[in-house]
Amino acid sequence: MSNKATILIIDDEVQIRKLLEITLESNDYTVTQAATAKEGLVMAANHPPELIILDLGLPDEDGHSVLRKLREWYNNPVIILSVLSNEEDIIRALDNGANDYLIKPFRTGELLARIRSALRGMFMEENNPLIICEELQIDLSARTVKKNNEVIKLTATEYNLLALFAKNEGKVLTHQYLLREVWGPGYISQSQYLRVFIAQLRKKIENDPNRPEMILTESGVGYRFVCKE
Amino acid sequence: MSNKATILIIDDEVQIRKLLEITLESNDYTVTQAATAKEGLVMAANHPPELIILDLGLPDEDGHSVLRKLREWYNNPVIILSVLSNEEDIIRALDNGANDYLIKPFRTGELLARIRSALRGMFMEENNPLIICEELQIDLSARTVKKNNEVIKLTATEYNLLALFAKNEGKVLTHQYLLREVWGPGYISQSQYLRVFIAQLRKKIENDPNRPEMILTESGVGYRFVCKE
DNA sequence: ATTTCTTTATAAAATCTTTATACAAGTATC
DNA sequence: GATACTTGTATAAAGATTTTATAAAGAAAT
Repeated sequence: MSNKATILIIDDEVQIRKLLEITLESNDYTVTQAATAKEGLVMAANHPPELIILDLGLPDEDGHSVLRKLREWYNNPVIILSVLSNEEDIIRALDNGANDYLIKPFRTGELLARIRSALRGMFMEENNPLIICEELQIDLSARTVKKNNEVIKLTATEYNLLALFAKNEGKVLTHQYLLREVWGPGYISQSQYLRVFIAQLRKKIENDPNRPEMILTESGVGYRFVCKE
Repeated sequence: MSNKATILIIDDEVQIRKLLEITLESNDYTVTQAATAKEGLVMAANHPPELIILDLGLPDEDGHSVLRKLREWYNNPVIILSVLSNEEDIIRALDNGANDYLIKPFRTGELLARIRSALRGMFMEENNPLIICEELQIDLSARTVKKNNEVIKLTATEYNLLALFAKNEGKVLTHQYLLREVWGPGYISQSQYLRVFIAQLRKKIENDPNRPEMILTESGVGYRFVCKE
């Protein structure tokens, strides 16, 4: 597990912060901390973390108010930690945009699981791998390719080939490798296919298909895709 | 507040089901119910609800196993209700894809707040209930589609398909994905259905159904919905 | 009972992949 | 330098697959 997600803890109790710091860091999260509402809001704004753990009982400002201020702009998960176990506070916090509410004392294992659950929901949408090379844009999640903002129509095989190139920009990909990845392991000797499809791709994406600048031939070895900067 | 979101309750205790039914319906949710795991899985697949409330202690199958089966294809929130308050079950459920875990007996107000929180996360992305593409208007909250301000009559399946497209404008949606989302996970090989319904949709929404401009074919892969600007 | 919607079925059309052929460019051998 | 040889490009027809159009049978809803 290699998270590296940043979590901001806003809590005035040193012991809790220390406990959370140790627990979270040993689970590969990067931890930042704030002891007051004011400090927390500033830190959240300066370096927006992937998730915020917010104590409702802060000394300088009511937690509900902090949450509302955060939610004016902050869209990642917020998990509330609080000694208050009454239903009213829970409902209020959740309706103010909290993703979860845990009552102190909490079980660290459960907290970690709830953090994972909250982060899981987040990264569903955010992942939009977009590869941009000069005038060529490849959107891997939408499966579309644009050149100068015009959608280029590619067949399934053409797209698979180009996506493979784009994911390995700058590297030489051998005939064998390309054939195996795009057509399957039974086709590694069909270098003819490759020639046909490279030619088709060049016709569609190169400015001058006769003098390719993106898909370069590495004679005797394979092909290489480059993005000029 | 006019929700109309459908919630599926999977619980074997009649009292709980009745309590939830009354509580949820008085909060404008549409409620469907199942008393066993088997029944619940079938209902979820036939009419995918916006949210599922799942009891871990079902008579015919372990709740964790039900959750895992659901998560193979179901992406909306699942809230666990359980008498089990031990950390192990909580962590296991959350890591299996549950969005929340409440321990019985639960407070109805808190449950409602957690439902709202879970649904909020879902519809963040689709927060714009009105999708306008040139002369086509899709109102997701009212489930209506207008073209040049005239209401177009769509069947349930046609609407589900179009709404799915509209929510993923510009993206290529594969046959498998469309079939799973609209018909359910048991239909991923019925690409015939898709062809028929795509044709029907085009006949209803395209200016020239023979030269589609909104629902584009991505041969061998799927279809893509675009809004011209 | 009637209408509406979904599923199944079939032929025709369109699209994509594969195979085939002609040609150009670079290299090693004589 | 000429010849055979390998590697790559260009093009297009043949073959296979996918998609469309259409309609009738079966289910479901009213």
